[in-house]
Parts: sequence; C-alpha cells; structure tokens
Amino acid sequence: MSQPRQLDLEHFLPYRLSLLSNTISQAIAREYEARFGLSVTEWRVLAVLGRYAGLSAVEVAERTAMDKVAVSRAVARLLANERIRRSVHSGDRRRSVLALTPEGQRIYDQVAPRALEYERELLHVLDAEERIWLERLLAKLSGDGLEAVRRIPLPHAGAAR
Amino acid sequence: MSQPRQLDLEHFLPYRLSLLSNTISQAIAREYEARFGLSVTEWRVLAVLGRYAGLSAVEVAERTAMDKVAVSRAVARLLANERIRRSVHSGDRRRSVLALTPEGQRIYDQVAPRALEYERELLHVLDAEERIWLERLLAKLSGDGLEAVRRIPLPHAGAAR
DNA sequence: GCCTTATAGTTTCGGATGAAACCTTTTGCA
DNA sequence: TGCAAAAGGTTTCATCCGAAACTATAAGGC
Repeated sequence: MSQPRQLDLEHFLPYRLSLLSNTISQAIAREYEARFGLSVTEWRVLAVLGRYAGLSAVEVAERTAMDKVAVSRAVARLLANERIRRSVHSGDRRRSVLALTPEGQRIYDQVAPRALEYERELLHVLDAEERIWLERLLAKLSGDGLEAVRRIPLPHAGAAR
Repeated sequence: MSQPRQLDLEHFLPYRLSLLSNTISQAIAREYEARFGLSVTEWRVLAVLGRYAGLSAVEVAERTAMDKVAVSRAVARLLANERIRRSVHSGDRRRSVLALTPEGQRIYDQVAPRALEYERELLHVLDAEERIWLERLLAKLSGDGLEAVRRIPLPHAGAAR
C-alpha cells in the first residue's frame, strides 16, 4: 500500500476497490434478477421502502445515492409490476408517497435475508479484530478520504485535447 | 460490522463499498474525460498498454477485468483517435498486438501521475498501521471473501416468477 | 395577491453496456 | 490430410444510464 511511482492497475487502490465491489454486487444482483426480474436500481428502491415506508421519490434517491432519474424509472417499473404503490402527499401535491404492496413485501422478505447472507459469508473470512478495522477503515475512507479526494484541484488548465 | 438482522442500506457492506468505490472512480474519471475525452474503459486500456506494450485484446481484457466486447469497443475508439496502434501477431493471425502511439504515450504520461495523486490523497487520511490493515483486508476480501461468496448456493428453487 | 424562483418528478436523447450470435483462424485428433 | 471444436475479435440487439429540458406545484419577496 506504499505509493508506487508507476501506475499498475493490479495494485491501484481505486481499481481494486472497484473490482471487489462490483464482484460482490453482481453476485447478489444475479440472484434477484434471476428470481424476480429485479434490476439493481429496482432492488435498491424496494430495499429502502421495505425499511422506511412512505418516502417520496427524492427521499429514496437520497437514501440510495441514486439520481432522481434512475429512481423515477425504477419506480415506474415497480408500479407497473404492482410491487409498490404510490399516492400523493397531502399538503404537497408534488410529492409522492411510496410504499410496498403485499407482493413487494413478499419479495423484500425473500431477498433481504439473502443479501444479508452474502454479507455474512463475506465477513466470515475475517476474524473479530479484522472486522473492527474494516469498519474503521471504511468509515475513514468514506468520510475524510472522500473529502480529501474532492478537494484535489484540477491541474493548471494548460495542455488539453 | 456485527451482522444486523435487518437490512439497512447505509450499513450494508456491499452497498458501502460500492458507494466508496464509485465516488473515487468518478472523481478520477471526471478529470480525464474532461481533459482528453477518455471513457473509463478507454483509460483502462491505455493504462495497461502504457505498462505492458504488445498485449492482445484478450490479454488486455484479463488485466482490466473488462469483457472482450468492452475492450473491442475501447480499442476501436483509441485506434480511431490514433492513441494506440494495432498490428497482427506473427504466427497467430487471430491475435492483435496493441501498443501506444506517441500521442497515446503523451496522454498516459499525463494521466497516470494524476491517478496516483488521487490514490495518494485518499491514503493520506490513514496512518501507517491503518494502511497495513487496509492492504490485508483488501487482499483477504478479494481472495477468500470472493471465493466464499461465489460458493453460496442458490436458494432451493421453490417459488419464483 | 403577483411573479420570480425553487422543488418534485418525468421525458427525451445520445451514448454505454452485456449477452448472444457471428466470422475468421488455429488447434486437436482421428 | 480433414474436420470438429475452440479461441480471438467484432457486430447486433435490447437495455440501461445520466444530463438537460420540461411540466406541475409550492414558496418567497414585495
């Protein structure tokens, strides 16, 4: 993890993170896509509504880190398949109020434990001490780390395409 | 990091990893897209050829974890922009032999240090001990962890759509 | 009370993506 | 040799995605 002077994809932290993350996500996604025809975005909406019923589309977007276009499309498909229902917020007719249908709840109740099982199996290769460090490192990288990255100035706008 | 019984996206490891990884990758990608009009896939091909000239398309795919369709398209665009050149492998006319052009090398020489700078800034929020743990955890999760995940059996094919 | 601005959500449009089909060359082997 | 199977790449097709434009409602200033 000491900085190499040469860029080597295999040792490059962002690349390694991306590979790890994508491989895990795809493994889980493959399952609920096969069983329920859910896309990743649809599953995320379902997951957050399973936990917090009554959110608006924008609130769903905030909790899932999806943009509102993606949420809008996922919501449209979930509505079409009658996995969620939508009503209008009393007092603000722009806002929607989203919640699972019984069918949506049934799917959530099947997929959520499976997602947790993937996480459990992944963590199972770590011992107690390693899990504590993992939590700490994730928190630090996601907090201070991302903040530092966002502060990196763009190069002095000299040469360009 | 102790297993919750309830699925909560904010605390779900795969989701957190995905968010961290995507945020970092996008920060870097934004820069070389703006400066050189490179897509992520094109940059990955350029990066691996900058380090290992003469690879074939399949070898590039292996080193970048991209599928061969994505490599084929990235290679086509890089050729069109004269950032790489392609010849045919002597002795196996199916294989291509890819390498950077001087222009491709020039771009590589500008982007690679910037990519490393993002990594450096990210790691800068960690102290020496934390970096050692990060390396260890990444290796373990990417190795044994992914292997364990891949071994998870699909649910007993009962109910489904 | 108007009128500008902001917010919730949808649609459009151009490009990116992956699975599967496809073409070409090579390999394995009877 | 001759031929089936495999491997390197490309194309097709259907889907997905995000930025920007758009509609409708609400909030704020005067």
